[in-house]
Amino acid sequence: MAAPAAPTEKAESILAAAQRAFLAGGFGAVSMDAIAREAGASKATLYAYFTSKEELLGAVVARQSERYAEGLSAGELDPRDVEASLNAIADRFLRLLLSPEVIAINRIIIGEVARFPALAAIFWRAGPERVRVQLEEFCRRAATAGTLDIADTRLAAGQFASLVRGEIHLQQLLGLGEPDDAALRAAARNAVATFLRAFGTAEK
Amino acid sequence: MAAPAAPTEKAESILAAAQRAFLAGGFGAVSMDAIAREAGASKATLYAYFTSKEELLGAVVARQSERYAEGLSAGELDPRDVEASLNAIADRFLRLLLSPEVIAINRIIIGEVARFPALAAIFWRAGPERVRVQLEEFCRRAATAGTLDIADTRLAAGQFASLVRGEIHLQQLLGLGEPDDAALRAAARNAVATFLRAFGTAEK
DNA sequence: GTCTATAATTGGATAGAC
DNA sequence: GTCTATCCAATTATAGAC
Repeated sequence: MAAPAAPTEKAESILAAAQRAFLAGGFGAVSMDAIAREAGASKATLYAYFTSKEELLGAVVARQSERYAEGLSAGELDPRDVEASLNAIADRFLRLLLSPEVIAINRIIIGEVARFPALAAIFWRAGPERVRVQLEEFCRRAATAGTLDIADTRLAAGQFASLVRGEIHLQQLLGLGEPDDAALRAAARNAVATFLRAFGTAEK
Repeated sequence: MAAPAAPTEKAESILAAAQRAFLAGGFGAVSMDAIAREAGASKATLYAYFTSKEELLGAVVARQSERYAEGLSAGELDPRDVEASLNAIADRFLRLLLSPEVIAINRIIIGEVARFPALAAIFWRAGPERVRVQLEEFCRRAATAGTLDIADTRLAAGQFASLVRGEIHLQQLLGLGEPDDAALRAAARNAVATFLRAFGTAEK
């Protein structure tokens, strides 16, 4: 069972190079020449693994989407300590949302949606949709525990996400300003405070 | 004082054609040939008015941004009838935000921000920033009238905008699903309801 | 001022040697 | 499997006639 020299090695380096290039420059502005150079391979090799530039983008989006919601679980949070739990969720969520990789992949998908509508669906299901499920699950548990007064958990989860995203997400998509860590945490806390004003209960 | 044949006429038709083409297909996918054809002019004429494709995009974005917040004034709304006023604002705002032209221009700017960072700033100031000012002004008046319990009007205005934008805005940017008019109004009312749970007062 | 025709460059994709 | 060298189509931009 001696492992054969991994044939995935070159493919991996190509994919990694494509990822760096696309995330840094977008789809249209990056040439296959540039990707090949960055990967330390020739264009011919590149085309041996991926039949077109479009397919290469698809592979990058799929992989990046997969990693999106990876580190975001709300399962272990205690619904009885709502404020602390919501703050923790908001922090993680916002940090993820504003990370350079996620912003970059968002930009590409939004910018190329006219040419590649399928990418958006892949991204949505792997990313935002999973996040919403996590949030909704937490809202349901908190509602049961009596610490949140929520009738429609799906709606509330969406509104929580929107409050956390705030203006800062769109600003980052537009490349306006650099968010420091303090601003990020402040935004998260403001979102939680307003959410609690709307849905909090006397239970503390 | 016989007026000379308006020299702006051709420029206008070129700009209009470029606008249609860019909004429909994005920046990279549209060629100068296509724009010239659509404008009923030759490429040479086109380059006589705009020195490059980039400059043409800049002109389109500037014009489109100008029209963004045009029909959105909250000045005439009565802060004493908060719910009705907020519903009216939310309706207008969401309708604007989800209009095909605004979605399209958003996509282009976001997708090309790596190449043209200046466009984003133009857009932001002419669009979202003006909207925020209108919202904040209304919040301030309602706070004075005692119909909203708001300490930080700037923050509250941003949160209102975020609630209204909701998930539906990002979904539209990603080209997922078609929002009918009923869904739009429902989204607006849900946003207002939550905002009022957070900031409403006993005053009705 | 506007057009036709063309230059000049780029970039996606491939053939063929090793 | 990988590389070098090349093809071909498309695109931006311009020169020169009318």
